Amino acid sequence: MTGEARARFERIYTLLRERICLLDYPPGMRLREEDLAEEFDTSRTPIRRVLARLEDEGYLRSVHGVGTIVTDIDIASLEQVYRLRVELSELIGKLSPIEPDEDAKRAFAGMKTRCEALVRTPSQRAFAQLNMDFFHLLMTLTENEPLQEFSERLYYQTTRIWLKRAAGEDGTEETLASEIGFFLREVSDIAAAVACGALESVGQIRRAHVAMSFARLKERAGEEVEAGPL
Amino acid sequence: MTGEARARFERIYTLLRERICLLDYPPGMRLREEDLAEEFDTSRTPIRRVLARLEDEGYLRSVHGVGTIVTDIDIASLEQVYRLRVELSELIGKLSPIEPDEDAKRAFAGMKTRCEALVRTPSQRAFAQLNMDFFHLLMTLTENEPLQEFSERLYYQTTRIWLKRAAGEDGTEETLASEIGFFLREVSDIAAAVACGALESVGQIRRAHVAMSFARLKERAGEEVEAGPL
DNA sequence: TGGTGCTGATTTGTACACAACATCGTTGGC
DNA sequence: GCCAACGATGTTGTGTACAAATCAGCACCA
Repeated sequence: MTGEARARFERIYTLLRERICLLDYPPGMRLREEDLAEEFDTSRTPIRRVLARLEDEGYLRSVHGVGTIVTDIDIASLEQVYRLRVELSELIGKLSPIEPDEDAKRAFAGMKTRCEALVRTPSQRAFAQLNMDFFHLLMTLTENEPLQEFSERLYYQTTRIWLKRAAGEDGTEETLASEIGFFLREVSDIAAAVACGALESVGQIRRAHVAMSFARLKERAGEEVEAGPL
Repeated sequence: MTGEARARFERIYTLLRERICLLDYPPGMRLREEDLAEEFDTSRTPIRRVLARLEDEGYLRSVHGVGTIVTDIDIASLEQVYRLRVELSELIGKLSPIEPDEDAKRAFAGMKTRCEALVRTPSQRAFAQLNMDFFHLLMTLTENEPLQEFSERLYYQTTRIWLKRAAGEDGTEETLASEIGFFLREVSDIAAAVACGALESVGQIRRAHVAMSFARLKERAGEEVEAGPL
């Protein structure tokens, strides 16, 4: 696969993955190859190429005669993914870190501004988008491509589940506001570390926040078990 | 994809990946979809599904009108992959380690025996196979699936290149014997650590050996640049 | 002699028809 | 009324023909 075909593949792949992460395609949703083929004005074949990759990476599961379903993750698997993600987070500052230039520093400052605006007018959707943009900005701090790739995998797998439980339909408006507050602190801390070029600190701060984020998620899940109907 | 289709997919995928890692398909080799289809008694379609995954994971590169070529890796990319691999190696003992039972301990002891036999009658092929088996045995020490998956990716990507340069046609018989010697020490050390259930030590020993292995690789590459025809 | 364009062969990428399979409603027997 | 078998419908998996792209060889000309 090369040239134009490759470009189209990447375009569709990135778009579908984003839809999954932002919960436009929530866990359990059924996709139809033919619908996607029509949307992207092609046949099923190239679509199936994309879906195959998304399935290999664990976002989807195709079942013969039924459809391709967006996966959900049980809390046990999520814990495994999170533990690894915590470890990898720290490596941003240790493996081939890129000294941030003025543009990069401005970009982090801009993130903080967006986040402050979000605190004033909370929105689940805007939060999800900001969270994702911030992640991608973080990734520009290392030039270690395998680390980038694996971090992306872990990010997309965990964040969509986290988003669903912490700030989605399951959660209240208070939990959304609370999570945005925590996120503002993370962005502020990291922006400050970037501003003085302390990339190792960036990794450590990120690591701490990812770990805390998961701890809150588990705590909330525990409450549900106690109070919930299930 | 499910049931029988899934099983066939996994079978072909695993086999082809092993061929790539063991250098049956050396870097630069061109594969033909139709040949593979014939070998596995099916059409191009399921084969393409496998090749797509191998391409996504970086082992192959399909070029329209040319063929699918086994990839090579430049020393710079290899360095990035190795750095990450060094970090992940240590995590075996830290993320959901599984306390080895008697069978597991025997398996590690058996590896040591095989390795000692290999010292007496060196063989590039047998070394490659043993190295791979040992890796898979190591992976049984953690139940963290994402860690297993990522470790596998990094292992297969680096080992085939390492094997080619350190013990393949490029290397002399002395380097092969030397590498087998180093490997015996690694296997011995790790088997000892496993025997007393010190999984954290297993990770640290492994980390050290992976790092040293890459250091030797780079040193040898440096010599080539000085002495070689290129 | 060297270079340039063409043509045929080869190989991957795409489209489409059909097979395999799962689901659900219906119908018949009891 | 209930349950089981069956068929209709919808969806993914497979096979195959064809399109698109690359490359090597060769003829042809300056």
